[in-house]
Amino acid sequence: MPDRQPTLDEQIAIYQREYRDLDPQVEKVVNALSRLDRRMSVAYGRQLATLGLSSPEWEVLKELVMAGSPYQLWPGTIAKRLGLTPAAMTHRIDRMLTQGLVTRERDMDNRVRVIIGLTDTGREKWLEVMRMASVFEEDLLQDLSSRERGQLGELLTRLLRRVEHAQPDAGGRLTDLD
Amino acid sequence: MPDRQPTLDEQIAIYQREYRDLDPQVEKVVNALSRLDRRMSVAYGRQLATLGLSSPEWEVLKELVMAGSPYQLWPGTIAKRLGLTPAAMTHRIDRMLTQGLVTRERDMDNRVRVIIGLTDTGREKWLEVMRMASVFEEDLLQDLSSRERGQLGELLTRLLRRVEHAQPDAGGRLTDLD
DNA sequence: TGGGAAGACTTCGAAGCTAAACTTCGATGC
DNA sequence: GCATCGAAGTTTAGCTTCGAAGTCTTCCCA
Repeated sequence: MPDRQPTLDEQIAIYQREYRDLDPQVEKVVNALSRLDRRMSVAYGRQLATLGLSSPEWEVLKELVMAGSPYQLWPGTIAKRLGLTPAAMTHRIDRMLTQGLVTRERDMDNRVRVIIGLTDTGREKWLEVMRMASVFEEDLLQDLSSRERGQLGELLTRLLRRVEHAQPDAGGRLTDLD
Repeated sequence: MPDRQPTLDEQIAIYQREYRDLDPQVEKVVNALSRLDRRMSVAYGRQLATLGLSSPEWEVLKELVMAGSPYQLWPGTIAKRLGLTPAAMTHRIDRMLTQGLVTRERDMDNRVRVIIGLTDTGREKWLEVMRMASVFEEDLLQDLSSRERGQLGELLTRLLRRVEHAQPDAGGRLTDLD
């Protein structure tokens, strides 16, 4: 009973014994993806913690910056993009308000709505995280040439296009686009 | 204030305006990775739910199958691989015991230890998930030729090697291997 | 043989989420 | 005009999952 985690190739070899019809090529891509994301999440989580941020807070910060100047979004919009219920969004904003990362005010054009805005503190926090993360990211990709980085980005983008543009049907299938 | 999520390229363009020193190539790879994993997690989560499984349970199931026959591991080992405390592991095992997915017994060679084993029910569950997931995975990769799938797998494996073999130092840097 | 030390469990509490009911506001129909 | 419906957000209650601290059992070694 070894304490060492099986390598990706070992994992797939075992999986194939357990499930004959498995496509090893597909499985390798998918499992490499999730393994990578797990490691990245751990690394980011550690860095965020040193800056006093949690992952949920970081997600909201990203969405607001991504919205571009003047860094404003409706709570419902953020909730939809992050896959949360409106209630969960309310709670997150509550927490971030006490830290001065965001502001919350009524939308005067439609007073049912609320506008979440990024404070200067929040924007500064985003920058700090990005600066810290870029060091890790460069380390992560250090073995790939510029040409390979481009290839990888292009291949991943094609997968992303498939999964972001084609919402699954009732059976969970990803149908053709356009 | 549009409701549509920015595309990956839009996101990176905005990030570059906010943070001049950003490497767009690196950022594209990293963000595509995390976007992809998020989508995959949602898809898997939905499928798991239809089979009455939660993600934490699925993680444990995978580790046990990955261990190979006779599908036995110590709780501490699973905890380490999943990045959990022993206490959290105890809770997970408790839940899975009531569903008949795993067994828990004392290790007679060292009676401080405990052995977690996979039941036939648990193994059958694993198979059901794999069968269901492979449909989604094939859909996800349908736009890539076999050659491209191989390239992608190889590039991801090289990233993985960097992050799995080189535990970060105190400053979080990924140093050279070997 | 008498401490450690290690491994797992128990208890308690916190974080973060969802579901459902509620409030407030705008739109629509008669 | 007035009433009703729907949309957006909040509140409340409860659930899931995890971690921290303490406990118990067992092994190991001086």
